[in-house]
Amino acid sequence: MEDKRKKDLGVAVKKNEDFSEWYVQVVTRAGLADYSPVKGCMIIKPWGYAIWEKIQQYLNKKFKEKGVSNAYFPLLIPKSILEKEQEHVEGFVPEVAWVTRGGEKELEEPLAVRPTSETIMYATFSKWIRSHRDLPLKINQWANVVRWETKSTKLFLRTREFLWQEGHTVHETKEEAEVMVKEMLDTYEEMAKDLLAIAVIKGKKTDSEKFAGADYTTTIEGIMPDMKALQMGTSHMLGQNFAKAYDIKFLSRDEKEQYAWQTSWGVSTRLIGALIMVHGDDYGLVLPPAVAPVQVVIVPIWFKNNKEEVLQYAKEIESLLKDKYEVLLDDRDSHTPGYKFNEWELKGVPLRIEIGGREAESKTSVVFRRDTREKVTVSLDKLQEIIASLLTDIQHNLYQKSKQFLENSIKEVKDYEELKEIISLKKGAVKAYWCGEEECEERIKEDTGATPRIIAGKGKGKCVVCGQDATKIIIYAKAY
RNA sequence: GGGGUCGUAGGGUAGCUUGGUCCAUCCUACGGGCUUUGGGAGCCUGGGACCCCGGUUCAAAUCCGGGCGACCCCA
Repeated sequence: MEDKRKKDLGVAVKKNEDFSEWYVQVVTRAGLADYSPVKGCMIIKPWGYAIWEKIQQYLNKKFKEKGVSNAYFPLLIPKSILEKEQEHVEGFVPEVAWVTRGGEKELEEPLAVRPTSETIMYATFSKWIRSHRDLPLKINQWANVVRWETKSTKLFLRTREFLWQEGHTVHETKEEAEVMVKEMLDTYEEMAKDLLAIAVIKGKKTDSEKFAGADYTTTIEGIMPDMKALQMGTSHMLGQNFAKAYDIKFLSRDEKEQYAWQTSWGVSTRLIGALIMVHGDDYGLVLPPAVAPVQVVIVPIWFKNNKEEVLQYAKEIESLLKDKYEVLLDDRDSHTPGYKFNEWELKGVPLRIEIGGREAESKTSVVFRRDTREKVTVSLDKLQEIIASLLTDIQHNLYQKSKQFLENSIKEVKDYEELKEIISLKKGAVKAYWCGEEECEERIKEDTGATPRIIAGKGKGKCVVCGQDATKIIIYAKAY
C-alpha cells in the first residue's frame, strides 16, 4: 500500500505529520508548480496557472463593476523615479533587483526591476491628471514583480518573482479614497469566501507592518493549519504621500490646485498557496468548485465488449453538463480507471462521475465528491439537479470548515505567559490588548517570533506585555 | 541573519564510512510490443543519472576546497 505513494502520483506523507513536506509534494505532484534553475523563481504549470486564471476572471469582473480598467506599465523603473518617495524607497530598496547593463554597455542610469509599480505609474499619472474631471482614475495591472528575497523561499508562498494584480486609484478627496480602500478590501474578503472558500480575518495593520509609503494598510489574512498567518491581500491608503513625491496635482472644482488622494491594492499567486494549505488533505489538493479549472471529471470504465456503449453514454452525460460546468471527459485509453481516480483526486477536482457498463445499462451514474470522498448513485433524470446541489454543498462545506478552524484557532489570552505558550506550541493565533508602544510589539517578536497581523478591534483593557491601559485589540501570529 | 540536514535518471533510492569490484543498484515513471480496464494492471523489451568548478591521486559518485540549489529549526 505505502509504496504506491512513492510513485509520481500521490502524496507520500500525511498532512498532519510533516506539513512542509506535504505542501511541497502537493504543489509538485498535482502539477501546480515546479522549481526553476534560479533560486526562488518558480515555474507555474498549467494546472496551477488555470487556477490563477479563475482568480483573474473573478477579479476582472469585480474590477469592471467598480470602474477599474486594466493597463500595463513597464517592468523596468529608472532609479531616479523609484527613489522619489522616501519611506517607499527605504522599504523596498533592500530587495530590489537591478539591471545595470545592456549588452556590452554599462547603463548610465540603473534600472530597477519593479518590486511594485507605484513609482512608475505615479510618475505617469502626474502627466495624465490636470483637472478634477480627470478623476477618479482607476487602473489595474496584472503583472509579475520581483523582490529579491534573501530568506528561504517556498513555492507560491515566498518567491523572488511572483504574479499579482496591483490596482492604483487617484481621487479628489480623502473620503473617496478611503471608501475605495475599504471597498477593495471587502472585495478581497468576498473573493476569499465565494471563490476560495477561505475564511479570513480583516482589518488594519499596525504602523510597523504597513506598506512603505502608505498612511495605513488594511489586509485580509488567513490562519494556516500550522497556525502561521498568511497575508492574502492588502489595500493601502496612500494619502497624499505619493502625490507630493510625484507631483500629482489637479485643479479642483473651486479652481484650486490640490494634491490628489491615492490608494493601491493587490493580491498575488500566494492565494494558490493558501488554497493548497487550507483545503488539501492526504490525497492531495481539494479545490472549491468556484475556483476549480475542472469541476466535474467523467471517468468511463469499459471492457472490450462494451467500450462504445459506455463511451457513448459518457458523452451523453458530458453534453448534459458542459453548458453549465467545466466538464472533462477523461477518455484516455492509456490509463486504467483506478489510475484516473487517483490522479484527479490528487489534482483536487470537486466531482467525479464514474460511468461503466452497469450505469449505461441502468441509466445511472456514480458521483464521487472530493471533499468528503463519498460516493452516491444517481439516476440520469436527477443528475443535473444533484450535481448542482453537490457543487454548492462542497463550496459551502469547505468554507464552513475553514471558518470553524479560523474561529477555533484565535485564542484570547489572560497573560503574557499564555501568549508565549500558545505561539510556541503552535496552538493558535493570539488575540490580546496592545498599548500602542512599539516596544511591546518588538518584545513579542523577540520572545516568540510572532508579529501583529491585524488590529482586530477596539475596547478597554490592559496591554498583554506591559500591563498599561490599552485600547487596541491585536491578533498576533507567526507569519509566512 | 544564525544553526542543521541534504544533492546519484522525471520521482524515490543503493553505493560514500574504508577511493579500484560502478561503462553505478533497485522500485517507479517513460518508449515499443502483446494484453488488460469497477480504486494506482501484467509480461517481454528498450532508453535514461553521480548538481557545478577546481584540487588530491595511477585511479573520485566516494576524499578536500569553493560555488549553486533544496529542505528543516531558530531569529
